[in-house]
Amino acid sequence: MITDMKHVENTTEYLLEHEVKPSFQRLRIFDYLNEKHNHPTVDNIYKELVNEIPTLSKTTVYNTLKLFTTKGIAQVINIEDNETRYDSDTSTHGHFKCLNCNKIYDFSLENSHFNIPDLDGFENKQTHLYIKGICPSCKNE
Amino acid sequence: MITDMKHVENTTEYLLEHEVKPSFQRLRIFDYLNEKHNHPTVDNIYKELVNEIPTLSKTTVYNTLKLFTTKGIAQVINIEDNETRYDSDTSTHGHFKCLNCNKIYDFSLENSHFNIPDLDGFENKQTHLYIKGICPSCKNE
DNA sequence: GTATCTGCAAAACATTTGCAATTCT
DNA sequence: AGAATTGCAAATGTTTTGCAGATAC
Repeated sequence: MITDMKHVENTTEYLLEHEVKPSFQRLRIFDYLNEKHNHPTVDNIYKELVNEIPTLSKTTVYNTLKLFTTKGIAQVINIEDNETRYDSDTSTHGHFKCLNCNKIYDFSLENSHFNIPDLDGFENKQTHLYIKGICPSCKNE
Repeated sequence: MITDMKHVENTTEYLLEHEVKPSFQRLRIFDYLNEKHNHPTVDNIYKELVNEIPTLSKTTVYNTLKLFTTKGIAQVINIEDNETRYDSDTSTHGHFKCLNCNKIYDFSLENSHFNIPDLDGFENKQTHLYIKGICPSCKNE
């Protein structure tokens, strides 16, 4: 991984702080994002969690992720057009997708000189930087 | 508009140079992208062009855009997760979407200090920068 | 007991696929 | 005629919606 993850320690408190009632399903979905930070799709989350929550429905996963993004504790990643992915790290950071192994890496934007040119009068509320290419592991094969 | 568009003058020649046989439908679809450069969805293109080409099908629009992206004369814009948009300007440039009026603006990345940090060993093949916020027109209302 | 949350089933969209008809040379 | 292109209809996949039952306070 290129950069350190923001990691939430107490999920229940964190949800409450962001006006999200910590139901069992919501806690497990947030924990999944927070612990694996693997940028999963709805289907990834559902398939993994249905093992431990057999009654789970995809509708709940959709509802929960929409709630999380609305409350600002998750962000959408649109690095590929046929799959919506999610990230519980809501800080501004970049995503690198390897075109060979499809793995998604995070990287910090803090140390980069990231100046938006000629944006006078444009108010920047969200920055999404996606880079695609070949990762070091795949390069060395 | 924040930056100047790349504008193709002779569409037929341009398609031939990129190994795309210039059928009537392909010419009209490319011209639409090139003249309006309004980052349309498949549905936008279809609804507009079906007026002048009554037999046009969405399948053809899909086929054509896939061909264009494969041949490198159009690029996909994933600034929003529920809609795939297209741009005939394949140069690396940023996109700004106004959260109020939904208009998408282009901006140049050439004058910015755009240094990807800690990307040693990562080979950058495509850069996509999306910024969302409020545009000047909407701010002044 | 009332609000909220969950999850099923159906609906709504977006995109892809198979194939037959059309067009171009 | 032969090859490529187009377009219809059906299939697939993803996300949303309506509503009824379950859960929480």
